Amino acid sequence: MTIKYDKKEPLYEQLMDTIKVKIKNDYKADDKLPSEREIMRKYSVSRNTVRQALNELEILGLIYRQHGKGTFVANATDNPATLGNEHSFTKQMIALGRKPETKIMEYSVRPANKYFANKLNINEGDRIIKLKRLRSADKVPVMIDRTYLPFSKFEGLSAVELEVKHRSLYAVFAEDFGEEFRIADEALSAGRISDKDADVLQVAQGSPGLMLKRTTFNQQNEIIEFTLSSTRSDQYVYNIRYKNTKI
Amino acid sequence: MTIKYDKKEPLYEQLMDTIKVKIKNDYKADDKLPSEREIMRKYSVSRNTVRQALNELEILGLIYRQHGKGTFVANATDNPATLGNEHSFTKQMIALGRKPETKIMEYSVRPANKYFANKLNINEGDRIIKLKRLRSADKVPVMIDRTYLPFSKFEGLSAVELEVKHRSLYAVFAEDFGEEFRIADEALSAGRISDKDADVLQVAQGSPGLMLKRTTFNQQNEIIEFTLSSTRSDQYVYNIRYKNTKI
DNA sequence: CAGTGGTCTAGACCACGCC
DNA sequence: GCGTGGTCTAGACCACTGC
Repeated sequence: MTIKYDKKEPLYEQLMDTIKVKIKNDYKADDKLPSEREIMRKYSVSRNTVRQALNELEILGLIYRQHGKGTFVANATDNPATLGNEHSFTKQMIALGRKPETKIMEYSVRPANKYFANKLNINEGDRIIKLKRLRSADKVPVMIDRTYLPFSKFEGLSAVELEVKHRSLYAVFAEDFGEEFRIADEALSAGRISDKDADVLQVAQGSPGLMLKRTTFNQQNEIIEFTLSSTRSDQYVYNIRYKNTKI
Repeated sequence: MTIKYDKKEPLYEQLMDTIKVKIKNDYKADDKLPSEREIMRKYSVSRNTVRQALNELEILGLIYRQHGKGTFVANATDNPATLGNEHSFTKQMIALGRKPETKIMEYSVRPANKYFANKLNINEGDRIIKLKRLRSADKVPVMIDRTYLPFSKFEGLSAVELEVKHRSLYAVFAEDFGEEFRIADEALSAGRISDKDADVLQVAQGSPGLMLKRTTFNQQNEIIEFTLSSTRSDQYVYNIRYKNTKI
């Protein structure tokens, strides 16, 4: 693994990726990384570049530093990854060095029953799109998402396109339908994974899971998405970073 | 407002504070800040120092940058969340029309074992304060918090004071010890409530619960708090609102 | 084209932890 | 004392935006 100045990717990003791989394969929690000066010599980059890479890894929660002592591998299961703002499963898994996959299990259009009509603030009987997706990391099933969309806003959305292209749902909303989200409200709780989902997620029946409900609003404050999510608690941790913006 | 190299505070922090004040008093959302090179000349510091200050402000969500255009003031009200979640339990319960209560079950000072020394980024054997609290709503037990603090930073914290006065932990940190939080990282997962906690929370053994880990950093990026929280999933839902600061 | 932020270098000194 | 991460400088070139 070498760092090349081929202009395609910044040096510090290449360095980040290199170190990520090492963290995943060669190191375990609390192992000491080479010092900044060693890394600098090893890859023939300046110390600032090394520090830029390490800063990013620190923000991602993959390493921690101790003044006068060194840089160490963080315990991945304790404090993984990034800020939740993206609510992006994909990004978080990549940050953790795992390979994410999303498989569409169901795609259908149907009339809304009372519950979903209420959730999407439309009339009972109006058409909705249901999208059921299984998310995995390194081939391990992690999460089942059931997403409900008002058909009127996303007519023409095709399952194929979602499957083929590597874009987040939010990217599709914005790029293909001009629906940019303004607010997303999420509610997290713990529960028992349903028997049906437990089979798909390959866990014992009755296992605890992280349950999430999300309602997303567009710029006009209309509801554009309602999602129910069921997650294996041993495979996924939901991270949030609060910042004190007080000046 | 000048930047001095008097060794007390790093230049980039002084610069950060200076810019913060300007953002608060002189600028409004989406105003353009002076360019990095202008700031550099104005305060007689290097561009790297300017960028270090701006990077921090960007992480805090106070500014945003656009390549080729400039640096701008972010919309403060759009920012992720601010307030210490100490409030969230109390506030949320009040909002739901329930009467919240907090009872201190344990208050002790002890040497840190390896796990907590790591979590607080202190040395094994350094003293830590352990605070165990039960939170209830309308006399129904809801949540058990176990909070670990570095004794060196909170020497003199008394359980009595916490019990008597109605202040959040964060208020005590700030008002009595001058420790203002800058970032709080929370990790949420689902799990089974321990048998011991199940008795206190009055649920069946093996019941699922919402588990939370929180690490709080002060303005100097030192860890001031580590908390483990175990919550009855039938009594509490964790709500988050994401706002799109789209630029 | 000029001006902006993004990346990078090769040095330097300081503050901290440990022996 | 020595090695560590933390801060800082004075340059340089690149990539993007807008005129």
